[in-house]
Amino acid sequence: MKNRIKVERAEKDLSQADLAGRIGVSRQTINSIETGRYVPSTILALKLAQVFEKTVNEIFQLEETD
Amino acid sequence: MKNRIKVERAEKDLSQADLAGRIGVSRQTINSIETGRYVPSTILALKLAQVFEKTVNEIFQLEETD
DNA sequence: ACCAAATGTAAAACTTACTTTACATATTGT
DNA sequence: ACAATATGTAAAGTAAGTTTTACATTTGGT
Repeated sequence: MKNRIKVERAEKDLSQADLAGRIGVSRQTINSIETGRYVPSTILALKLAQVFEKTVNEIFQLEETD
Repeated sequence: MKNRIKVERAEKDLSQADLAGRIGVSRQTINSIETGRYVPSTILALKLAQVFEKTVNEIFQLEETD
């Protein structure tokens, strides 16, 4: 699964720590999702989408391997 | 988190087992998500949305407690 | 009423998300 | 060049998702 978190963060000028604080997770959680080390829960995806004012589908996309 | 899986399933006339088969998970996984026993991964949410031809946000919605 | 299919749960085992702590590297401003 | 902030990653621990097996209950058709 791909994601556009890094780009969305840049557009809102948020650091990983800022973003983590906003949605109540650790900075490492954001970093790990961003770098594809793990797949977030749907609750987390919805919260990220909420912060970025986008849909989950705009931020996360399936890949062949999923 | 609320979800509309039961309704979407009804609209497509799919049993829990049918749906499970389509996205490659067990029937219990579908049942557990549907009855709110647990929150699916974002990959699973995207696959469900794909089957229902809707966005993840149309199928899953945050609640206050999330 | 009977049978088949669908649904709700539950326990054990396994896998993966997430936290905390910690450190190393990179980037940016002055 | 220096200091501060941001990012990448790793290990250990805890919490949670998912599978498999199994059984009970409900629903629908005839």
